[in-house]
Amino acid sequence: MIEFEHLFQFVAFGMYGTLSKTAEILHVSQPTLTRNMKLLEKEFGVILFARSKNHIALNENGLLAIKEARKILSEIEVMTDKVRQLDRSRHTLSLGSCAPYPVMDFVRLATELYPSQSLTTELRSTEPLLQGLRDGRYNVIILPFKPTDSALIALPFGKESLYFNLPKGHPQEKSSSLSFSDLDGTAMIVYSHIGFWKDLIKETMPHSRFLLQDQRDDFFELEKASSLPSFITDRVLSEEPLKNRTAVPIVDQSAQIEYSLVMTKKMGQRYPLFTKWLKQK
Amino acid sequence: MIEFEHLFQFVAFGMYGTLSKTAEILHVSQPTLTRNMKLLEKEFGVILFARSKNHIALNENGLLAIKEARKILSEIEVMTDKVRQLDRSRHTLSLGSCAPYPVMDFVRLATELYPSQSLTTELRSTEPLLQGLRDGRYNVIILPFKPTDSALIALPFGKESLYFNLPKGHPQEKSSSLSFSDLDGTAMIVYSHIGFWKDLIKETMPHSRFLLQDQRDDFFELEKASSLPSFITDRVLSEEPLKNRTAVPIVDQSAQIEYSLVMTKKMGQRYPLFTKWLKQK
DNA sequence: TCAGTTTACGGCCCACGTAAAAATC
DNA sequence: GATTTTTACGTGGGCCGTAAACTGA
Repeated sequence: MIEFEHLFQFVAFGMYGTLSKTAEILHVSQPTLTRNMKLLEKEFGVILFARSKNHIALNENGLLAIKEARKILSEIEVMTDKVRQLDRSRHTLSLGSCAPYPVMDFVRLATELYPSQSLTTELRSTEPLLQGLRDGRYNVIILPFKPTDSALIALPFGKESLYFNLPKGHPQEKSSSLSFSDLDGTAMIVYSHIGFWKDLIKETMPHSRFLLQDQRDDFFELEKASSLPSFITDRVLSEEPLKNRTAVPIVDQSAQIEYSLVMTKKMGQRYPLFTKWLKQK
Repeated sequence: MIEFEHLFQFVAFGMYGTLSKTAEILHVSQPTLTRNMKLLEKEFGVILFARSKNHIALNENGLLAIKEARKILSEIEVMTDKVRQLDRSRHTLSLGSCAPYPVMDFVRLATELYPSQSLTTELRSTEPLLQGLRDGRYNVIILPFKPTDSALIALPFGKESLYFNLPKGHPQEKSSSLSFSDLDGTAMIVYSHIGFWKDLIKETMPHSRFLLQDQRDDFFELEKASSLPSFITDRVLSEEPLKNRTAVPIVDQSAQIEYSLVMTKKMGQRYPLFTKWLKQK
């Protein structure tokens, strides 16, 4: 029976041309290679080399064999990669979320319920999330609404409400509440990585310009220095104090988000604890 | 590095379901399989089995791995087959001939000049011979004429002349020579495996019916018993005496054959001794 | 109790490396 | 003499099988 080791050494010989060079590079002794190449010939049942007393080279058979052996070796690579990748995916819980705060909740929950699983998370808008759930890219997604598709499992996953975050001296600073339309048309500063919120405000405030800031720290600097209004949510407010700004709630219904943890029924079976835990709560 | 042996045992386990059954069939001990399957998991870097204390089965990874392993094993089969086939072709001299007698000459010559080569011979008519020479099916062919294609090497390879072989009491028995036309229209008995001769007589004696006989012995019996004329050539006449018949030479030019040994220039290089030997003769 | 898997252990084989020979440049 | 392949040979690791423990049906 053919030994992969021998095939590997054979292919290496094909690259380096002499047994001694090959032996050196593979960290085995020369005689070992001599022996193994002879064994390989036995395994093939065919002479693969043209030998003279102190020279050895591939013959016609050897040339074909080495071409084929290369194929086999690369296919073995492919095989192991596939299996390893499957294994990884089996141990990885892949979350797609529409917003950053539910991700944190989910991470906390998942590490508690499935501590042996790895976790990957991505922030996407709702369309690619649903698509990704269907094609297996995500095991679980978090949406800012309850999907109607009855083939999916949807569990309530917390609420979040949007506020205007107004700088000192802003005309509406003292308002107890505002509507999107009240500030529609005003330029605002916005942190980029807020998931579906960006889609929401673009839709509800079509006349405003949004100055997007990619870098988290830069955004906070800007928020401190600028006199432009920004956004904030109750989730943020509950965790850290406001710096030099006033948060005014937005009354519109669309600013009151109820998140859903969504997965396929198949995933519901694979990860039953989510359903169990979220229902008893 | 993955061991071919382990893959093989793994696939076998996939067929037989239990390690003990597999061990029995592969003629190794159970513990050996336990060990080797664990080694295989190490080689993959992935758990392939779902184990309980006295039961073992493939897990999801294992199912994929076994599918892929099967592929690899069959590709190794393909690889070795290819190489072996190439090797065989390298040691085989394949002759296509238009007639049986030159084959004997060629066999004598080839075994003398290239004693280590295997030899395969086929009898075909000229068209498939030329086609087969081009596509590599034959290394060498023998034609009843000298081909015009200058890309081919053609060497004189002996002569053979056709005779009528007339039964006792046949009207033309005493003729010193005849032409095809003299007997055209007569029914004749013909041995099937005479290569291009069959084409020749059908063409030159379009009005005759030829009773073909497949079996060599049956043909000779028939020739002895029948009163129908048959054919014979000088090559046969020189080797064995006539039985109860008279051979009358056919004067037509087309009955005087000069054979050519034909090969491509490439084959001329691979088998230089044919050219050398036939030219010096 | 039986069938199956795993662990423990001892012996043997063989595959490796060292050393040296042979050959070619 | 330098380089390369091959042969010879002794040794150690590892691989196998036997025996036994463990488990669940």
